[in-house]
Amino acid sequence: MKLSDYESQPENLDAVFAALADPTRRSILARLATGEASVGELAEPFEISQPAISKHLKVLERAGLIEREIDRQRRPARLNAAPMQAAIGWLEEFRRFWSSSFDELDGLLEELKQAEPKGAADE
Amino acid sequence: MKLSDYESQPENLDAVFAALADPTRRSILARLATGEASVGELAEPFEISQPAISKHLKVLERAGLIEREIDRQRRPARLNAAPMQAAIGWLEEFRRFWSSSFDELDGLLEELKQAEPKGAADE
DNA sequence: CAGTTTCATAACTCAATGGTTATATAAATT
DNA sequence: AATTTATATAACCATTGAGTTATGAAACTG
Repeated sequence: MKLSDYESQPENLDAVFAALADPTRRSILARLATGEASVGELAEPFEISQPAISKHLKVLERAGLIEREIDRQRRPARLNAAPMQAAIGWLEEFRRFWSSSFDELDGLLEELKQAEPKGAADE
Repeated sequence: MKLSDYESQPENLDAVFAALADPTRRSILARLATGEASVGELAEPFEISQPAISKHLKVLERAGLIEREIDRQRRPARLNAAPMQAAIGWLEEFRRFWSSSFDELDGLLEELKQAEPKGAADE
């Protein structure tokens, strides 16, 4: 799979990365990784309002990262991994694509900055 | 490293994920993975204006994903992998943390990490 | 039935994004 | 010196994002 192939679902990739770009949402996802939780349970650790949490859940849902259920008057959220796969896939592919300098990154960058003023990395 | 540890640099993680949430910027990064490029070269494949590209580069620079150089009147951009590692780290840690439901994804990642039939990279 | 719990939705504010065009700056070219 | 090239910056516009408070709708409880 090529990098450009991941762009064949750009909207989903956009939505997933955008969803991950917020610390509250990442925290919610981490919480959901331990099991499904109601809106109230998800809101509890934060100081923001319940509607704000509901909005975050909508963002996560639109990205496909969670699914909502109905349990009486509760609307618990459950994690869905599939869309995360797109993000991981893109990043892993990117890393492989740029393999030459990715692994020993820090060391190489230091070398580049000091030993080689003009960035001829791996061409 | 735990998931919560990645939240110790939330701003950077925020900026990196946000930077990756735009297809133009992902495309720019893919282009830069093949080597540094000037603003004009980066703008060429797109139909948007040059200032728009400069703005995207600023976003990428703020996220630490690129560095700018000065070569006469050109300001070529060069990839910087370090912040991307933070994003990969968070996602991989998340995957590990939620390993039980990530089995299918593990398979996909193995695929990705292994065979590369065609040497062709990307746009 | 009346009240409470759980959650969603609406309406609003404020800041940030992503785009534009127009202009400025600095180096290269003629 | 004048012009062209490469890029940045400013000013503006429309849209989105993240938050708020207020209110509504179900479902549960007494």
